[in-house]
Amino acid sequence: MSKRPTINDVARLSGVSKKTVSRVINDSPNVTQDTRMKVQAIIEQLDYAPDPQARGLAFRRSFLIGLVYDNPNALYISDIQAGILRACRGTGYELIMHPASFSDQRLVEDVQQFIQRARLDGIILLSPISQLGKLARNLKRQHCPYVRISPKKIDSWRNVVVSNDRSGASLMTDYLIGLGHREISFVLGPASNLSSQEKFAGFCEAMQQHRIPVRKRLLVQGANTFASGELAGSQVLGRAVPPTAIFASNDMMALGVLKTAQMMGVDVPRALSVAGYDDSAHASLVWPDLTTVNQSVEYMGDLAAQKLMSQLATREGAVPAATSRVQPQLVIRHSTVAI
Amino acid sequence: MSKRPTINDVARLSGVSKKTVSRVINDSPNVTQDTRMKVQAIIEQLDYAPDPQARGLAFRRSFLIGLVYDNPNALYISDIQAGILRACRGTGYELIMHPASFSDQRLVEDVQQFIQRARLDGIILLSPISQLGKLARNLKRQHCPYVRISPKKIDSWRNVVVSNDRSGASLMTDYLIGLGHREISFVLGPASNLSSQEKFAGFCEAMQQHRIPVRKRLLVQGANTFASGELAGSQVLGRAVPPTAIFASNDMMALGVLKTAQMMGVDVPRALSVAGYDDSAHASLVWPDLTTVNQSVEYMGDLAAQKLMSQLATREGAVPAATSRVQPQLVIRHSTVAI
DNA sequence: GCACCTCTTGACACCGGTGTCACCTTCGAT
DNA sequence: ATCGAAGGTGACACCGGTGTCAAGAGGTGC
Repeated sequence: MSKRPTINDVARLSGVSKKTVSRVINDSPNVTQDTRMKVQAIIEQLDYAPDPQARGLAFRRSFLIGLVYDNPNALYISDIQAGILRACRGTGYELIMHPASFSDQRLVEDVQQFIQRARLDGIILLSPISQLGKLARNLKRQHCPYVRISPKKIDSWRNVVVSNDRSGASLMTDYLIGLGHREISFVLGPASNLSSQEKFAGFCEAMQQHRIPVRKRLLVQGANTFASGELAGSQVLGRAVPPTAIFASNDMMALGVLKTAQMMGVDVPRALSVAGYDDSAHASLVWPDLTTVNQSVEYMGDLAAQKLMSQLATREGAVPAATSRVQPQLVIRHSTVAI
Repeated sequence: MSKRPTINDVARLSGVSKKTVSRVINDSPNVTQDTRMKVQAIIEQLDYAPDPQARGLAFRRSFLIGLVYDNPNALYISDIQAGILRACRGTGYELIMHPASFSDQRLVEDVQQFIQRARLDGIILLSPISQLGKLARNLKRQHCPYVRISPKKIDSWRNVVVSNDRSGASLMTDYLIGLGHREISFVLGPASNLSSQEKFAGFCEAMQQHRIPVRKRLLVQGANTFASGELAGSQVLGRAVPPTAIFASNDMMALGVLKTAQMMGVDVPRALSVAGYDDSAHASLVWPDLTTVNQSVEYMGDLAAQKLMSQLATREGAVPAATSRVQPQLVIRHSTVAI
């Protein structure tokens, strides 16, 4: 690669000191409009861009943010990532990915190392990693700025981006009831998960609002996996009085239910409506395509990155932003019909 | 964050100059075993790690590699990314993602900017971006090291990682023929795509080997999308004599075919076998789950990163490695049966 | 004992930016 | 006319590493 222009080249050509060029680059005040324009002209002419490494070194900032995730679902991560990248565009920040293992004993240490080695300015924690209180406490102690997406508890009401899962589940339940369903089976996600709890709460709220009892025999415990959805399906559909609708707390499980139903010869949606939650890319690739809830994961990533960057900007007297709650939306497809 | 140890701290504590510490860090020769061990002990004790920014600045390298991709399929990208990250672990290299638009007129310029701004050491181009000769030529001209994954043409037979698509398609075709299928419909990918051409070639090879004619009426043009698969399905299944098997050149189209078949009431797999290509995560989430070809995308990412890094290591008299051809494998599930 | 060579080490400049502070203008107030 | 304050600018040190080169230590051949 031919060698790039440096700040010295710009300084020489525009007849000012490199410090003044630096001022122009950083939009510092106290530069004459005249000087500023002259320098900017040279910058454009040379197609000069400051070296992020040198900048980082001098600023004592790296302009790097890390994303720590376990891999429950590639699509989820890829959406989050797309959102973060969108937010980073043009800000000078870059994203560095760090896959980690939720169950690894050395996770805290591992993340610590990651931050130190790469000299990250801040990090974003994705669910389920974001649910580890130990990790969050460690980061706080190190004064490392971080934002959590869908954590387990919203203890501090700060530095957190969540989807309003309660509202989403309630929306879906309302819709199913509106279609005439009364015997609605609900497949729960893992209890350790705030999302799962909230979704269940939303389901119950909507049922109660319509004065429909939430029957224990229609509740099944799942684990947010495809296989657990299959299992849940076979449990519920084997009953003497099967439900007319099954609402699973995520798409993976809904797809598992759908598979079981199809294997058992149950006609979806005519004999059974199936609904999911996430609007993952899978949902529209099956037949019948899945009615689900879209939680605009990409937007959550975007939001998280913005939150983090605004914290980094006001580094010192940093006032962590309040929790952002993203509003989910119903996506109606063909796996649910009126009875 | 409490301030990290610098090379000066290590130097002071171990009673040597920082240059000697630097030698130890970089495994330079000409350091006494004694000194080396003394310094290493201090490094461990302080948990010191050199600042990548400062290192990069002095080395005139950034230890960053870029991944440029368009977004045809989130799962594909996420697998590639996982492979690259795996290869990067422990090497000091970090990955920076750069989503781009294949059809954007300013793509070459955009990538150029990306490289300059981030001072990347090298980049990996993902299909379909890797298929742009213009971009590759530009990079070569700039002497920017790059590796292409699944490019359009393997012109130089260098710096390329591809899957042996011909062999994969041939494997699948053999298998279908072995099940007794003779009327096999093939859904082609976009013709501009080397992969698509190779898959078709593999299909033809296997058919010819078994002396089964490749009939024009059983070939359908697709676009690698779900929708084009649906369309292909309806075209082929509407015929007077429908095929007993449909082999689509990717999973997305196979899923589209599957959907159409199910909507038309065709019993898959009893009345129709459906096969895909990619072994994407979607493939095992539908019922019947898809027989497909696994091309170990993650491994390809790993390989590409290794290729790139070895090029970067021997920066000067760089001998680009020969093309790597990854061998795909048949994944048999329930969407195909013998007749 | 001396010249010569190799191995080990450190002083110093440098990579490409920014922070600090002192200097010089310019301008309004007295 | 004089003074002070504010605005604009540059010299210089510094961020945390590495390259260069020269100096000192230790060994060898004569």
